[in-house]
Amino acid sequence: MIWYKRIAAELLAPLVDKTPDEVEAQLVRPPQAEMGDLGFPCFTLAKTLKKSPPAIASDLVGKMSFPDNGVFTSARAVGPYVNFVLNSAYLAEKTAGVAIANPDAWGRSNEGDGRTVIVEYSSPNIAKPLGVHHIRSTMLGAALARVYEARGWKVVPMNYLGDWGMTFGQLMVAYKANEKESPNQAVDVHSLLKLYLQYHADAEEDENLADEARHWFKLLEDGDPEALRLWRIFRDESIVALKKLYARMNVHFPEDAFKGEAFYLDKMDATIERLREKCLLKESEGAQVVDLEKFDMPPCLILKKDGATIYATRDLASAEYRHAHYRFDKALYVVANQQELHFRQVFKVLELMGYGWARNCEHVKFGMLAFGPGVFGDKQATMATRKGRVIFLEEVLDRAVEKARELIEENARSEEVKANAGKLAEQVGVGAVIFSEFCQRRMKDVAFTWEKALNLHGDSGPYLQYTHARLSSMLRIYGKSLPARPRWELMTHPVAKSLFMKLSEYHDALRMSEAENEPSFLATYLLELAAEFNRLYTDKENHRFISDDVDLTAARMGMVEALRLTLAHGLGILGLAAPEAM
RNA sequence: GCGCCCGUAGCUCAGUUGGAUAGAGCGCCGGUUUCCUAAACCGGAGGUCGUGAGUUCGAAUCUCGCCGGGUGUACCA
Repeated sequence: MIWYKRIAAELLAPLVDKTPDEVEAQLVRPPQAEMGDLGFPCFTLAKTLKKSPPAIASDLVGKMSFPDNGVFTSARAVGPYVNFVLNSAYLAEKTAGVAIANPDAWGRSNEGDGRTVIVEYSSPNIAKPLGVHHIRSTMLGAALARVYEARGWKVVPMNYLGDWGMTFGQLMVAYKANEKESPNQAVDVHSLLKLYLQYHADAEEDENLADEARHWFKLLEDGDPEALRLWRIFRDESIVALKKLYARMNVHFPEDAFKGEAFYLDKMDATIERLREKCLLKESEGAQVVDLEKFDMPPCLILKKDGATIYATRDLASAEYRHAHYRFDKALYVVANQQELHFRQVFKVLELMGYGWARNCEHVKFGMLAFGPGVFGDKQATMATRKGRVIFLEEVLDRAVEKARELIEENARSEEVKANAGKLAEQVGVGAVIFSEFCQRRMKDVAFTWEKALNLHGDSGPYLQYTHARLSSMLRIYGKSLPARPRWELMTHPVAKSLFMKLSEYHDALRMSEAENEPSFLATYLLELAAEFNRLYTDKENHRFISDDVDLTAARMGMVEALRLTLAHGLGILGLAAPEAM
């Protein structure tokens, strides 16, 4: 919560016979700065006090006094509201002052108290390149991991790769078919995709291939050396490509985070045994299930009628494994909406198994990505790899970088920027793509369009980066170190005060992002912060940052540095670079 | 049928633990650069907040019904 809200609440509470918590919950920000900085609505008091809200507001104002140099300078009744006016200098010191005095602590909190959170995210099916849609889980999860980290949690990232299944049998069939002609096929994600497409094309004509694929998958399951060898190659090459792409997006999984389906294969027997011991398994239509009728859900399938396991079985085993190894206090599954029922079932079964920690498991779901009009035809289109309706993430990144590069070459005003054009284009282009993921609440379905993905203007990643570059540039021009005690009281521009208020909300934006698992809150906050600064910055008739007034300039530079720190920190959490010049 | 999600400006979305005249970006129209970055900024046009009721001093926000769209509904994940 925001500290000055608390102080106002404590001031008012005894006067209105309520607890500070109750009062705090009611405080609002007035719609216009001229009305005041923090408002308390008096409507609810009207009944008990038998007076009109405006009269109550006036009475309350009369009962309060404000010391010099305190948090608030005054309060006044504006209609039915008691509106507090913040002491601008005090506010500045508590926000910008705190930020520049200890930059490393800005944006950090120990509210997580060292608790452990597992964040499962990205989790692609391997053996083909990442598609654009993978950006959702990947960026959401990576940002959440960083939010939790900044909030004082110990974060364990997990990438639950789809690295097992019939697909590998199919790939082996295609690989073997090619082996006669080219014995030493090079394998990478793109050739794997070709094998996948080749198999499905061939299987259309030759119905024996399906049996062959099943055969190869069976060999793999039985530990056949050749099948295992191929599987390892396919998997290793996939991970190499993944890591390369992740690195471009500032996503870094530690080596032991890549625990895919294959990792849990040998752990499922024990899970099934525990289910049996607890008498949760029951036969139904030849399969083994956990009945969830009492909870208004279809049964959770554990063993298919052919005795094979299924994804619920693996998710149960992985949850058990993770709790045993990491003793997590919270486990986040950043997985698409569609799997809502699946996770509800799995969490319920964990609960029925007697695991109290089941309620600390949370499905962080998100809406689906489809292709908007103009991408594949003039209507919305869903993904379909086999029909060629895919866009690879790498291509999106490359096109964005190319577009950024063109813009840089048009605009570059210094040799330094020109010399750095390559690196900068990468930061800006990739930043634009990443940021587009945070432009809406995660539950919204997204229609991919090139226009949106490549947006370098307006509410976008590059807008924030540009603002950061402006701030950095100003500090370079100023060229002096910042004062230990800036004279904040010299800054009287009304926008400056509202910027300090905005800065005071930064920790709250992070707190809310954590509480709701919603990084878009942070993105929205950063856009508002940057917009407010740009408004002040471009008000050149009334405001210049660097002037002959040494003290005033120093104070302004203090604010500039605080803004820069906030943008840099926030961009970092979202996974964007914060260039010093562009 | 039932579950979950979404419905706010022409388009894409903020605003949702109820508060003062509903905001931004894109697009459209018109402006701002001898000046610390015009990837920016300012102004204008543009809204029955899907819809009907209810709760409340007060509803885009809460409750219920309805409409539209998405998605899921045991042997794929």
